[in-house]
Amino acid sequence: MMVRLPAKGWFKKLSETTRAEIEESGIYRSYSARETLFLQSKPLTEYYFVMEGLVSVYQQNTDGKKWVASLFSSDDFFPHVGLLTDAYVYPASAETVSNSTLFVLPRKKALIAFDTIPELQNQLTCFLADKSQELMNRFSDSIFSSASDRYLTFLRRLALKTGKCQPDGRFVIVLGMTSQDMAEYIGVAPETISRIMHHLLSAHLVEKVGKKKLLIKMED
DNA sequence: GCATTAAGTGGCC
DNA sequence: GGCCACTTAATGC
Repeated sequence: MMVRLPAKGWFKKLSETTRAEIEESGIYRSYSARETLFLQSKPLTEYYFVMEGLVSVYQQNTDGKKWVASLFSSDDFFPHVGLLTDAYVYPASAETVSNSTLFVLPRKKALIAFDTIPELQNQLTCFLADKSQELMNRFSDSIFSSASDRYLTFLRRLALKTGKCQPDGRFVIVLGMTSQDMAEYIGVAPETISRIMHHLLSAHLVEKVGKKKLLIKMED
């Protein structure tokens, strides 16, 4: 059969046979933007690998205010929190930010795969370490840095992950999300994002080169 | 073309 | 920096 699961990211070091096995355990699904994938504290039935697109995993308070715990793009896996507990409830809610293609693996099949395929275990360990580091950095940023700095840091990380370096050292990035999404991630009001953007523009740290397209300086 | 959603602004705290 | 009220721009049906 045709194996669609690419030999990259999580499946980079797997044989074609193993990839075929994993693929048979799950299913490819396409989502349009703003679809809810699961809700916090509901039974955990499936795990997701992002093949394409962007997913926001967030927590929400009773006022409806959101805090984005993490954004997941190509080659990411979620939910990664509480993987080894047997509570089997989703630790947060998730929705697609843009149109996305996800590979969906039922809980039991996913656990078996992580249990029996050493390469996946290694990937998981590295991934968890990365995410853990990321969360710690974000947390200290939220204490030590201004909203403006946090936003700039966010844009630069995005540039490193998805942007392209220009001859002049600046990066081009295409924002695959709304200002509101970014506000929820940074933890500020949407108006604040708008105002910070003006500061960054007048400080020539960022330049708009099209709709949702930015040029960004990687150092001050 | 009209309705809805997102983005941007100014004022007040 | 948040929140509110309001305007303007973009998008969807």
